[in-house]
Amino acid sequence: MSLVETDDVDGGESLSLHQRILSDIREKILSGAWAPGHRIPFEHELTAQYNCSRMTVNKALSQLAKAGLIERRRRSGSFVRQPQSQAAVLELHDIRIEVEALGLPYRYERLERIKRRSSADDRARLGLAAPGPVLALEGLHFAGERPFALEQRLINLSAVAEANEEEFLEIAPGPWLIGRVPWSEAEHRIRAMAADENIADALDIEASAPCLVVERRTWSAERPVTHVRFIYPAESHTLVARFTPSQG
Amino acid sequence: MSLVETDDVDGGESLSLHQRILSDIREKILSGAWAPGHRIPFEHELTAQYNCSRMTVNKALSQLAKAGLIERRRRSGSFVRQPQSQAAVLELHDIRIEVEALGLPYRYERLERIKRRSSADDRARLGLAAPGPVLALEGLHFAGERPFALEQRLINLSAVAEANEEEFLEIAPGPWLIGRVPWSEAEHRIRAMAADENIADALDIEASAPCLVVERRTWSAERPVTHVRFIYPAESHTLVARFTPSQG
DNA sequence: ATAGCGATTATGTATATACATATTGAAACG
DNA sequence: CGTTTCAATATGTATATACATAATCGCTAT
Repeated sequence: MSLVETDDVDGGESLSLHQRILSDIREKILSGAWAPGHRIPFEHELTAQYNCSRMTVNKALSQLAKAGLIERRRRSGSFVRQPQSQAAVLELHDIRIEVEALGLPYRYERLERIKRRSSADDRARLGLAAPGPVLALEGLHFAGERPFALEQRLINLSAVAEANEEEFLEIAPGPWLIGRVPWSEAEHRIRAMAADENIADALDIEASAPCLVVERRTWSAERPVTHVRFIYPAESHTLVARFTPSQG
Repeated sequence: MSLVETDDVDGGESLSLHQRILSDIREKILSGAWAPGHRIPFEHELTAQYNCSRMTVNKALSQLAKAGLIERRRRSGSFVRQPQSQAAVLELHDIRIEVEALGLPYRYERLERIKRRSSADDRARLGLAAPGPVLALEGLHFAGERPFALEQRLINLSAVAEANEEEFLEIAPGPWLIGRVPWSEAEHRIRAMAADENIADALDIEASAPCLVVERRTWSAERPVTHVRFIYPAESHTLVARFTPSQG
């Protein structure tokens, strides 16, 4: 059995050799030809089949292992892993981008700005241990004349002191923070919720109408930076997440 | 300027050299010390600083490039990339797992099973061009005595003929399909929705109560396999997505 | 039988080397 | 002055080699 005809005329694509090896094997796995648990040919066998050095084969297999498609065991060989937990990639764009993608004019409007010493609730939202100053912001993102999303944000002023100098009247805190604060970690929670009186009022929808809520907590170098809650009327927003098997 | 004291006593962790180079540089980027646009030392400079071969440095930089943290340009060098589009990883577990994680007994119950020639709506859901046989399933996932999620599923029988032999009375189609059909691509849509009469009835909630809807379309080798819609009462489910800068 | 030990084997990491390729900057030329 | 050409340079890929490390097989001694 041979993986490829190594004497083949080039099929047209110009992949490097280790990339071709990688995608050949990935194809075998994703197509089901090599079921989970199947032992992949040893490096020295692939070396012979592709007529290349072990380093080249190793590069391909190492990448497959890092991508989680295979598992490598010393002395035993490499094996196709059990179907991985389905992990999809969720792209979270700036709201301005989302709105402009709809061909509508975008506008941000501040509703509220309060500086205060963190309440217990604030600390819970931010994941803060000790009390300290925070900035609580509320604002509306518009798509044309219609409210598109309500934003409720907390900024940890101990981590981002400059935020205190900013009014955030017409520029949204999100874009402001990006670039100013390098963030190293983020956690998102997505759920559905009925609009309460205040939310319905701000978004100009009926009370108890369904909303999509996206909350994000952000850390920079282990320190909580911000917690934000985006509330979308159900009609106005759908999140899209894709799974594509790792390209190595 | 030196990145590390190469004569340092080992800090305790046993990283390989290229991994240490990688994480040193990643740290510089994530901490903000090297801002977007900053030119990373050339390979030959790092080679000198770490007293290692170019291949070792190259391995680290290549991985950073693949992870999207840096951009490499021939003849010019490697540069820190502009803050990437925020991409979070959404783990989508089997519902049984979700329920059992809550410490509740899990049960699946079929509500409906219809084999039919695909309607226009079916084809739209599956992304099918031509008509053909499909299996429409509806079922309930229970956590203890309470309905946890309603599942509405379409299976493309042209792609998964064996599904026609299965009744799906007590085993959910999700786990059944996994392992039987290798899937190569999936797309998820997440939104909020008000429960209509039928949904409210099935889930034992009030009509027009908010629900979280997760839809998934799955392909195997370019062919549509299944479309599924999970409908969760707002209280019962929160999706969690994490961003952690690629570990290379 | 079985516990321990050493040889074997596959992967993991690193080196020195070589040549390909894209891009830039400067020299040569019209 | 603008354009072409060419050499320099940094990255991209691949090789042959070497030794480290972990796991397994089979032999030996108890």
